[in-house]
Amino acid sequence: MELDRLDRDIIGALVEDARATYAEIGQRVGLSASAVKRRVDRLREAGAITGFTARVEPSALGWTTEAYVELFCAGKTSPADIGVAVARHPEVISACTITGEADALLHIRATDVRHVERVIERIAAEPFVVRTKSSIVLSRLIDAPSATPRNESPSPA
Amino acid sequence: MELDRLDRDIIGALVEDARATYAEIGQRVGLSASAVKRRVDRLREAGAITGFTARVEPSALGWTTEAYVELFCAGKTSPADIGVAVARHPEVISACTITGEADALLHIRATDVRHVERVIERIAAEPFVVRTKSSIVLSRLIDAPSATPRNESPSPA
DNA sequence: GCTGAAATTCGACCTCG
DNA sequence: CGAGGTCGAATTTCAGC
Repeated sequence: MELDRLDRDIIGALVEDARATYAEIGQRVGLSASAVKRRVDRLREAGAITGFTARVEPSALGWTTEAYVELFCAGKTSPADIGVAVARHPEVISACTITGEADALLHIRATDVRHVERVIERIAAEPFVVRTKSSIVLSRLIDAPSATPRNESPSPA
Repeated sequence: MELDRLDRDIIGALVEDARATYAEIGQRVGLSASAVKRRVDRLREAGAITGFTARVEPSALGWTTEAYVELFCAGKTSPADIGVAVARHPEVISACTITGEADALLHIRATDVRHVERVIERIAAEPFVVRTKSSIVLSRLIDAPSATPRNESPSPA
């Protein structure tokens, strides 16, 4: 699907404030409220916008500690197997397979360091996990609102 | 600030769908629309909810490649210095200082592998960066909607 | 992009413990 | 006084046109 400048601007506005009214977005991108709504509906339909979510301060909910855990897996473990297994641990908020020595990298949130330790122990107990290597987050420097580069359009230049 | 069950349920509903109406949320948590709005306003005021954002499919916008980059910095580099420097690179969507050998871990999004390479080169050129170690993401297994553990209340047990 | 009907937001006011 | 419910006006959504 092809996204033009207007689509990107609308997405940018919604990433900044998902509860903005169509009129507000329209004013910003130079379109009527109706036109904005039609485009937003189309962008959702097309899967470019997958939903809307609240940004939460994890510490306000008691999640004060985060860590990254590298997983070293047994020879023929499939990414799907890893995915299914780590999905059973709700503290894992993001997981992916990666190049390099480790097979997967997990991002976990916990209530404190002891909780982190227990989660790592539980994950290390998964049959295919050979070894783990973890790093506790000391201070967060950047946390982009979305999974998309900040205020940018793709320009590989 | 103290969050009760109702607050957590409301936050849960908003994390799932930030554009849900107050009436819909109220139905789900057992409150009138007005009561929900009052609590949401209070939660934003208190900073527990920091905003609302659209969830975007990065590939739809052309961001098809992601990578994690470990930064090894010169002896007395402060986290703040790292933060300021990496914030200049829009491809860095998340960054934090961590325990372990590396000093910081960056998550970057790019249009392709060549773009990743260029970004790493630019970051490696920062004066305080001694060395980098990067991993390209092969496949994403989990991507939680929010920075908060999935469908969970903190229960370190 | 405009228009009008339906739905939602949002403040005011009232009630309860 | 804090927290919830109800009501009505203003705003927003949304489906034609």
